[in-house]
Amino acid sequence: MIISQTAEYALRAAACIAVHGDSGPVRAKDLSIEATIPQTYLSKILRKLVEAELLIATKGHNGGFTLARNAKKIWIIDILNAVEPQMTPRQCIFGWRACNSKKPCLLHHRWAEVRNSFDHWIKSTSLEDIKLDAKKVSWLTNFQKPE
Amino acid sequence: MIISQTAEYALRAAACIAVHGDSGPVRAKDLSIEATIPQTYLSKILRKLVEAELLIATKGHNGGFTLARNAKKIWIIDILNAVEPQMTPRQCIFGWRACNSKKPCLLHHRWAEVRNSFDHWIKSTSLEDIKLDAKKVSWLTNFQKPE
DNA sequence: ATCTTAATAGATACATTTGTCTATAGATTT
DNA sequence: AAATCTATAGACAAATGTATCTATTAAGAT
Repeated sequence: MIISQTAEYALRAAACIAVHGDSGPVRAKDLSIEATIPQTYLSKILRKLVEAELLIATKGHNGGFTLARNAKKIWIIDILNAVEPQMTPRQCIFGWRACNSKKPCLLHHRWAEVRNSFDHWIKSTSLEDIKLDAKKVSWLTNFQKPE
Repeated sequence: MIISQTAEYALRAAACIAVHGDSGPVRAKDLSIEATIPQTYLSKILRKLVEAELLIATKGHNGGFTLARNAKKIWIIDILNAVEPQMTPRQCIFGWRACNSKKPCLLHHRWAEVRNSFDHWIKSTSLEDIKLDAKKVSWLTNFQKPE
């Protein structure tokens, strides 16, 4: 619903790295614990984020993952695109590919509002926003308490 | 992404029945063709809609499916709930169950806008809205041309 | 050089979603 | 009553998403 489990993991991992990646690379193992993501599965997701050039991986001692560029320049849509094949928020709620404003489906105009809201959100929300919010609270990411 | 394939099928089927169900029951076979949904799979989805008391099924000659109540009283959320186990639009984009306004995640407030938009949409959009839109256009549902 | 650390890669396994096949039950028409 | 129509039910199959295991590669520390 809305996004896949994998996409959710990717967001959690990216958020963690953004929040405390300034002091050096974050290890997959630590991410796995903090964000409660199965470790080996997480590694695969991180790999995708590296291939999408959102993260940089460094091996060996003191290795781990860091953001590949300024947090301001990494948007939610980048992360979703890296892990979900056909991410671009669905044009048509009925799944009709040819649906557009010229030839709309029966819910096109009504659905457009929600779609645009989501569309704008993933394009305008960055990891920097997450970092800013993290400064406002005493605890950090909270993922370790999934209850 | 956003909704499952099954949910998409359910919406398409329900829309078709709403649009031309006034003149009598709509057969699964016809729905299958018009909405391009695998027939036997569609039957299972329709069964769920019947069990959720959104549709009424009649067997035998001239049988098929009709809306169980006035189209004004069947909302998108009803259809989604019937086919998706945990439908209620995700409170937290990170999937953190304990996330709420008192103890928000790092994206809680930003995500709330989109979530509320979607939430409101599925609760306020009814099959009647689809019927009304259908009257405005010459063609009906268009699902038969999925390209 | 050797050891340790941590990412990478590939094979495999499990779960869920999606889709198919076949037989049965119930209703209408003749 | 028989034939036809259409939904229902359950077993089965395929595809995809999620998760695990193990060996390898690359880098830093000693």
